[in-house]
Amino acid sequence: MHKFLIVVVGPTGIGKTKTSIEIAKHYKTDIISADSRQIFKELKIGTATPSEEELREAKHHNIGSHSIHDYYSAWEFEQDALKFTEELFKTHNQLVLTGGSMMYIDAICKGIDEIPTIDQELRDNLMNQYNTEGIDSIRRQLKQLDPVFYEQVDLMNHKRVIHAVEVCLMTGKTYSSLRTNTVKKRPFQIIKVGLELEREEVYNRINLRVDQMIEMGLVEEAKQFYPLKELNSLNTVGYKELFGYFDGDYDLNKAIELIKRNTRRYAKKQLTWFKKDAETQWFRPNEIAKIISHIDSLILNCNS
RNA sequence: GGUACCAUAGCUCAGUAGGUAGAGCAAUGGACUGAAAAUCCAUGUGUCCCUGGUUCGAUCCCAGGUGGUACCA
Repeated sequence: MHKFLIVVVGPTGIGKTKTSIEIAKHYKTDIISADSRQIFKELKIGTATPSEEELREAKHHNIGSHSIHDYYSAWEFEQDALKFTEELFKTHNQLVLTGGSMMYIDAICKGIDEIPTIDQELRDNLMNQYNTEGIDSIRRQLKQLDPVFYEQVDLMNHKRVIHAVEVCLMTGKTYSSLRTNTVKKRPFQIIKVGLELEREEVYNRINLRVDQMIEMGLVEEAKQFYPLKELNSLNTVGYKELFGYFDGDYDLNKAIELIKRNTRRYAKKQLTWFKKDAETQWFRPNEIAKIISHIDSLILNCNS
Protein backbone atom coordinates (compact mmCIF):
# COMPACT_ATOMS: atom_id res chain seq x y z
CA MET A 1 0.00 0.00 0.00
CA HIS A 2 1.47 3.33 -1.08
CA LYS A 3 1.53 6.35 1.15
CA PHE A 4 0.46 9.71 -0.29
CA LEU A 5 1.37 13.19 0.72
CA ILE A 6 -1.27 15.51 -0.69
CA VAL A 7 0.36 18.91 -1.07
CA VAL A 8 -2.00 21.87 -1.36
CA VAL A 9 -0.38 25.06 -2.66
CA GLY A 10 -1.59 28.45 -3.84
CA PRO A 11 -1.29 32.15 -3.17
CA THR A 12 -2.00 33.59 0.24
CA GLY A 13 -5.65 34.15 1.03
CA ILE A 14 -7.02 31.83 -1.64
CA GLY A 15 -8.50 29.37 0.84
CA LYS A 16 -5.83 26.74 1.37
CA THR A 17 -6.82 26.24 5.00
CA LYS A 18 -10.46 25.60 4.24
CA THR A 19 -9.79 23.36 1.26
CA SER A 20 -7.14 21.39 3.13
CA ILE A 21 -9.52 20.76 6.00
CA GLU A 22 -12.10 19.40 3.56
CA ILE A 23 -9.53 17.09 2.01
CA ALA A 24 -8.24 15.97 5.42
CA LYS A 25 -11.76 15.24 6.61
CA HIS A 26 -12.47 13.21 3.52
CA TYR A 27 -9.43 11.02 4.06
CA LYS A 28 -9.82 11.13 7.85
CA THR A 29 -6.31 12.36 8.27
CA ASP A 30 -4.13 15.20 9.57
CA ILE A 31 -2.65 18.35 8.11
CA ILE A 32 1.01 19.37 8.22
CA SER A 33 1.52 23.08 7.84
CA ALA A 34 4.29 24.40 5.60
CA ASP A 35 4.05 28.00 6.67
CA SER A 36 7.12 29.88 7.80
CA ARG A 37 5.13 32.33 9.90
CA GLN A 38 2.26 30.31 11.34
CA ILE A 39 4.83 28.20 13.19
CA PHE A 40 5.24 31.09 15.63
CA LYS A 41 2.84 30.79 18.53
CA GLU A 42 2.93 34.53 19.23
CA LEU A 43 1.73 35.52 15.74
CA LYS A 44 -1.92 34.78 15.18
CA ILE A 45 -3.91 37.52 13.50
CA GLY A 46 -1.30 38.80 11.05
CA THR A 47 -0.35 35.33 9.85
CA ALA A 48 -3.96 34.23 9.34
CA THR A 49 -3.36 31.21 11.54
CA PRO A 50 -6.33 28.82 11.36
CA SER A 51 -8.98 29.56 13.97
CA GLU A 52 -9.59 27.37 17.03
CA GLU A 53 -12.61 25.98 15.26
CA GLU A 54 -10.66 25.15 12.12
CA LEU A 55 -7.93 23.52 14.18
CA ARG A 56 -10.59 21.33 15.76
CA GLU A 57 -12.00 20.26 12.42
CA ALA A 58 -8.73 18.61 11.45
CA LYS A 59 -5.58 18.00 13.44
CA HIS A 60 -2.83 20.42 12.37
CA HIS A 61 0.88 19.92 12.92
CA ASN A 62 3.63 22.53 12.94
CA ILE A 63 1.40 25.47 13.78
CA GLY A 64 2.27 27.61 16.79
CA SER A 65 5.05 25.15 17.55
CA HIS A 66 7.85 27.68 17.95
CA SER A 67 8.57 31.05 19.46
CA ILE A 68 9.48 34.15 17.50
CA HIS A 69 12.81 34.00 19.35
CA ASP A 70 13.66 30.56 17.93
CA TYR A 71 15.85 29.99 14.94
CA TYR A 72 13.95 28.20 12.23
CA SER A 73 14.69 27.63 8.57
CA ALA A 74 13.87 25.42 5.63
CA TRP A 75 16.33 22.87 6.99
CA GLU A 76 14.50 22.61 10.31
CA PHE A 77 11.28 22.38 8.37
CA GLU A 78 12.53 19.49 6.28
CA GLN A 79 13.55 17.59 9.43
CA ASP A 80 10.28 18.33 11.20
CA ALA A 81 8.14 17.46 8.22
CA LEU A 82 9.99 14.18 7.73
CA LYS A 83 9.37 13.30 11.37
CA PHE A 84 5.68 14.09 11.06
CA THR A 85 5.28 12.06 7.90
CA GLU A 86 7.19 9.09 9.29
CA GLU A 87 5.06 9.04 12.41
CA LEU A 88 1.70 9.76 10.84
CA PHE A 89 2.05 7.42 7.86
CA LYS A 90 2.15 4.56 10.39
CA THR A 91 -1.56 5.07 10.92
CA HIS A 92 -2.66 6.88 7.74
CA ASN A 93 -2.33 6.22 4.04
CA GLN A 94 -2.86 9.86 3.14
CA LEU A 95 -1.61 13.06 4.71
CA VAL A 96 -2.28 16.63 3.73
CA LEU A 97 0.49 19.21 3.63
CA THR A 98 -0.39 22.80 2.98
CA GLY A 99 1.19 26.20 3.17
CA GLY A 100 2.44 29.11 1.22
CA SER A 101 6.13 28.94 2.03
CA MET A 102 7.58 28.00 -1.31
CA MET A 103 10.97 26.90 -0.16
CA TYR A 104 9.51 24.81 2.65
CA ILE A 105 7.34 22.95 0.16
CA ASP A 106 10.41 22.19 -1.92
CA ALA A 107 12.35 21.19 1.18
CA ILE A 108 9.92 18.38 1.97
CA CYS A 109 9.12 17.40 -1.61
CA LYS A 110 12.62 17.50 -3.06
CA GLY A 111 14.93 17.91 -0.10
CA ILE A 112 17.70 20.43 0.35
CA ASP A 113 21.43 19.94 0.60
CA GLU A 114 23.23 19.30 3.86
CA ILE A 115 24.87 22.47 4.97
CA PRO A 116 25.61 23.21 8.62
CA THR A 117 23.68 25.94 10.35
CA ILE A 118 25.74 29.11 10.39
CA ASP A 119 27.04 30.44 13.71
CA GLN A 120 25.21 33.59 14.63
CA GLU A 121 28.50 35.31 15.37
CA LEU A 122 29.86 34.59 11.90
CA ARG A 123 26.67 35.86 10.32
CA ASP A 124 26.72 39.00 12.43
CA ASN A 125 30.32 39.67 11.48
CA LEU A 126 29.62 39.38 7.78
CA MET A 127 26.51 41.51 8.11
CA ASN A 128 28.65 44.06 9.86
CA GLN A 129 31.19 43.92 7.08
CA TYR A 130 28.42 44.40 4.55
CA ASN A 131 27.07 47.41 6.41
CA THR A 132 30.40 49.12 6.83
CA GLU A 133 32.36 48.13 3.73
CA GLY A 134 29.53 47.48 1.30
CA ILE A 135 28.59 44.64 -1.01
CA ASP A 136 31.81 44.83 -3.04
CA SER A 137 33.89 43.70 -0.12
CA ILE A 138 31.73 40.58 0.30
CA ARG A 139 31.72 39.94 -3.43
CA ARG A 140 35.52 40.02 -3.57
CA GLN A 141 35.63 37.56 -0.71
CA LEU A 142 33.24 35.22 -2.49
CA LYS A 143 35.21 35.46 -5.73
CA GLN A 144 38.24 34.25 -3.85
CA LEU A 145 36.52 31.58 -1.75
CA ASP A 146 34.21 30.13 -4.40
CA PRO A 147 34.79 31.42 -7.93
CA VAL A 148 32.34 28.88 -9.31
CA PHE A 149 29.41 30.16 -7.28
CA TYR A 150 30.54 33.72 -7.86
CA GLU A 151 29.72 33.20 -11.52
CA GLN A 152 26.25 31.85 -10.74
CA VAL A 153 25.03 34.03 -7.92
CA ASP A 154 22.92 37.14 -8.29
CA LEU A 155 25.62 39.60 -7.24
CA MET A 156 23.03 42.26 -6.53
CA ASN A 157 21.42 40.13 -3.87
CA HIS A 158 23.48 40.66 -0.74
CA LYS A 159 21.76 37.88 1.20
CA ARG A 160 22.81 35.26 -1.33
CA VAL A 161 26.34 36.59 -1.56
CA ILE A 162 26.72 36.74 2.19
CA HIS A 163 25.23 33.30 2.67
CA ALA A 164 27.66 31.74 0.21
CA VAL A 165 30.58 33.35 1.99
CA GLU A 166 29.41 32.25 5.42
CA VAL A 167 29.00 28.68 4.21
CA CYS A 168 32.52 28.68 2.78
CA LEU A 169 33.99 30.08 5.98
CA MET A 170 31.92 27.75 8.15
CA THR A 171 32.71 24.54 6.32
CA GLY A 172 36.08 25.20 4.75
CA LYS A 173 34.55 23.96 1.51
CA THR A 174 33.12 25.84 -1.40
CA TYR A 175 29.40 26.50 -1.31
CA SER A 176 29.10 25.30 -4.89
CA SER A 177 30.58 21.90 -3.96
CA LEU A 178 27.87 21.46 -1.32
CA ARG A 179 25.07 22.18 -3.75
CA THR A 180 24.38 18.72 -5.16
CA ASN A 181 21.29 19.65 -7.15
CA THR A 182 19.72 16.26 -6.52
CA VAL A 183 16.16 15.39 -5.59
CA LYS A 184 15.96 13.23 -2.49
CA LYS A 185 13.92 10.03 -2.53
CA ARG A 186 10.94 10.03 -0.19
CA PRO A 187 9.17 6.95 1.18
CA PHE A 188 5.84 8.30 -0.05
CA GLN A 189 4.17 9.55 -3.22
CA ILE A 190 3.49 13.23 -3.67
CA ILE A 191 0.29 14.62 -5.16
CA LYS A 192 0.32 18.35 -5.79
CA VAL A 193 -2.87 20.33 -5.91
CA GLY A 194 -2.81 24.06 -6.71
CA LEU A 195 -5.57 26.52 -5.90
CA GLU A 196 -6.15 29.57 -8.06
CA LEU A 197 -8.68 32.22 -9.02
CA GLU A 198 -8.59 35.20 -11.33
CA ARG A 199 -5.92 37.63 -10.25
CA GLU A 200 -8.47 40.33 -9.45
CA GLU A 201 -10.42 37.95 -7.26
CA VAL A 202 -7.28 36.94 -5.37
CA TYR A 203 -6.49 40.60 -4.74
CA ASN A 204 -10.03 41.39 -3.61
CA ARG A 205 -9.85 38.58 -1.10
CA ILE A 206 -6.52 39.80 0.18
CA ASN A 207 -7.71 43.39 0.60
CA LEU A 208 -10.78 42.17 2.45
CA ARG A 209 -8.78 39.86 4.68
CA VAL A 210 -6.41 42.64 5.69
CA ASP A 211 -9.38 44.80 6.72
CA GLN A 212 -10.65 41.87 8.78
CA MET A 213 -7.27 41.46 10.45
CA ILE A 214 -7.34 45.10 11.47
CA GLU A 215 -10.83 44.63 12.92
CA MET A 216 -9.62 41.57 14.80
CA GLY A 217 -6.92 43.62 16.48
CA LEU A 218 -3.81 43.31 14.33
CA VAL A 219 -2.61 46.75 15.42
CA GLU A 220 -2.65 45.68 19.08
CA GLU A 221 -1.01 42.36 18.27
CA ALA A 222 1.80 44.09 16.40
CA LYS A 223 2.22 46.68 19.14
CA GLN A 224 3.13 43.92 21.59
CA PHE A 225 6.08 42.94 19.45
CA TYR A 226 7.21 46.42 18.48
CA PRO A 227 10.21 46.25 20.85
CA LEU A 228 11.30 43.06 19.09
CA LYS A 229 10.91 44.40 15.58
CA GLU A 230 14.48 43.49 14.63
CA LEU A 231 13.76 39.77 14.93
CA ASN A 232 13.73 37.96 11.61
CA SER A 233 10.45 36.32 12.54
CA LEU A 234 8.91 39.78 12.67
CA ASN A 235 10.21 40.80 9.28
CA THR A 236 6.77 39.75 8.16
CA VAL A 237 4.04 41.34 6.10
CA GLY A 238 1.38 42.69 8.42
CA TYR A 239 3.83 43.52 11.17
CA LYS A 240 6.69 45.38 9.55
CA GLU A 241 4.33 47.90 7.99
CA LEU A 242 2.73 48.60 11.36
CA PHE A 243 6.16 49.04 12.92
CA GLY A 244 6.71 51.83 10.42
CA TYR A 245 3.47 53.40 11.59
CA PHE A 246 4.57 53.10 15.24
CA ASP A 247 7.86 54.71 14.25
CA GLY A 248 5.84 57.66 12.96
CA ASP A 249 6.90 57.22 9.34
CA TYR A 250 3.28 57.32 8.10
CA ASP A 251 -0.29 57.06 9.37
CA LEU A 252 -2.38 53.98 10.02
CA ASN A 253 -4.25 54.16 6.72
CA LYS A 254 -0.96 54.19 4.86
CA ALA A 255 0.22 51.19 6.89
CA ILE A 256 -2.93 49.28 5.96
CA GLU A 257 -2.44 50.13 2.29
CA LEU A 258 1.14 48.90 2.51
CA ILE A 259 0.05 45.63 4.13
CA LYS A 260 -2.44 45.09 1.33
CA ARG A 261 0.09 45.91 -1.37
CA ASN A 262 2.82 43.74 0.11
CA THR A 263 0.42 40.85 0.58
CA ARG A 264 -0.64 41.18 -3.07
CA ARG A 265 2.98 41.15 -4.13
CA TYR A 266 3.61 38.11 -2.00
CA ALA A 267 0.69 36.31 -3.64
CA LYS A 268 2.06 37.19 -7.07
CA LYS A 269 5.47 35.86 -6.12
CA GLN A 270 3.93 32.63 -4.87
CA LEU A 271 2.08 32.20 -8.15
CA THR A 272 5.30 32.71 -10.11
CA TRP A 273 6.98 30.00 -8.05
CA PHE A 274 4.15 27.48 -7.89
CA LYS A 275 3.21 27.84 -11.55
CA LYS A 276 6.65 26.65 -12.59
CA ASP A 277 5.95 23.22 -11.12
CA ALA A 278 4.45 21.16 -13.93
CA GLU A 279 3.38 18.41 -11.50
CA THR A 280 0.78 20.65 -9.91
CA GLN A 281 -2.83 20.28 -11.00
CA TRP A 282 -4.81 23.49 -10.62
CA PHE A 283 -8.34 23.91 -9.29
CA ARG A 284 -10.61 26.60 -7.92
CA PRO A 285 -10.74 26.50 -4.13
CA ASN A 286 -14.40 25.51 -4.00
CA GLU A 287 -14.03 22.54 -6.33
CA ILE A 288 -13.62 20.06 -3.49
CA ALA A 289 -15.36 17.19 -5.26
CA LYS A 290 -13.23 17.64 -8.35
CA ILE A 291 -10.08 17.79 -6.27
CA ILE A 292 -10.97 14.64 -4.33
CA SER A 293 -11.76 12.70 -7.48
CA HIS A 294 -8.48 13.85 -9.04
CA ILE A 295 -6.58 12.64 -5.97
CA ASP A 296 -8.53 9.37 -5.90
CA SER A 297 -7.72 8.63 -9.50
CA LEU A 298 -4.01 9.18 -8.89
CA ILE A 299 -4.12 6.94 -5.82
CA LEU A 300 -5.97 4.24 -7.68
CA ASN A 301 -3.55 4.42 -10.56
CA CYS A 302 -0.57 4.12 -8.29
CA ASN A 303 -1.95 1.26 -6.22
CA SER A 304 -3.04 -0.89 -9.13
C1' G B 1 -30.50 78.37 -17.36
C1' G B 2 -25.64 81.69 -17.42
C1' U B 3 -20.32 82.21 -16.71
C1' A B 4 -15.51 80.26 -15.68
C1' C B 5 -12.28 76.26 -15.36
C1' C B 6 -11.15 71.17 -16.38
C1' A B 7 -11.10 66.40 -19.57
C1' U B 8 -3.82 62.88 -21.13
C1' A B 9 -1.75 55.53 -18.29
C1' G B 10 -5.70 51.74 -13.46
C1' C B 11 -5.28 56.52 -9.94
C1' U B 12 -3.21 61.66 -9.09
C1' C B 13 -1.22 64.78 -12.46
C1' A B 14 2.90 66.96 -15.76
C1' G B 15 3.88 68.06 -20.91
C1' U B 16 4.25 69.03 -26.14
C1' A B 17 6.13 77.46 -28.26
C1' G B 18 1.73 72.10 -33.65
C1' G B 19 5.99 66.73 -35.47
C1' U B 20 1.21 60.80 -31.81
C1' A B 21 3.65 61.78 -24.73
C1' G B 22 6.08 61.06 -19.11
C1' A B 23 6.43 61.30 -13.52
C1' G B 24 4.77 59.35 -8.73
C1' C B 25 1.72 55.63 -6.92
C1' A B 26 -0.73 51.20 -8.37
C1' A B 27 0.42 47.20 -11.74
C1' U B 28 3.11 43.39 -14.75
C1' G B 29 7.11 39.63 -15.82
C1' G B 30 11.09 37.00 -13.60
C1' A B 31 15.09 34.81 -10.20
C1' C B 32 15.35 31.75 -5.92
C1' U B 33 19.00 25.37 -1.88
C1' G B 34 19.27 26.86 6.05
C1' A B 35 16.70 34.69 7.12
C1' A B 36 12.09 32.71 1.95
C1' A B 37 5.70 36.57 4.29
C1' A B 38 13.07 37.17 3.34
C1' U B 39 16.17 39.09 -0.60
C1' C B 40 17.04 40.58 -5.62
C1' C B 41 16.36 41.86 -11.09
C1' A B 42 13.56 43.77 -15.21
C1' U B 43 9.17 46.33 -17.50
C1' G B 44 5.31 52.04 -19.43
C1' U B 45 0.62 49.46 -20.15
C1' G B 46 -2.31 55.39 -23.79
C1' U B 47 -8.55 56.36 -29.54
C1' C B 48 -4.11 62.47 -25.15
C1' C B 49 -13.26 62.89 -24.18
C1' C B 50 -16.18 63.12 -29.16
C1' U B 51 -17.19 65.51 -34.07
C1' G B 52 -15.75 68.94 -37.40
C1' G B 53 -12.32 73.17 -38.99
C1' U B 54 -7.36 75.44 -39.91
C1' U B 55 -2.61 72.96 -41.23
C1' C B 56 1.96 69.07 -44.99
C1' G B 57 0.85 67.47 -39.95
C1' A B 58 -3.71 68.61 -34.23
C1' U B 59 -3.37 65.64 -27.93
C1' C B 60 -1.97 70.99 -28.29
C1' C B 61 -5.01 76.29 -32.07
C1' C B 62 -10.54 77.34 -33.47
C1' A B 63 -15.97 75.93 -33.39
C1' G B 64 -19.69 72.78 -31.72
C1' G B 65 -20.99 68.65 -28.64
C1' U B 66 -20.65 65.49 -24.17
C1' G B 67 -19.19 64.84 -19.11
C1' G B 68 -17.27 66.92 -14.48
C1' U B 69 -16.20 70.93 -10.88
C1' A B 70 -16.96 75.86 -9.00
C1' C B 71 -19.56 80.29 -8.86
C1' C B 72 -23.96 83.20 -10.35
C1' A B 73 -29.10 82.84 -10.99
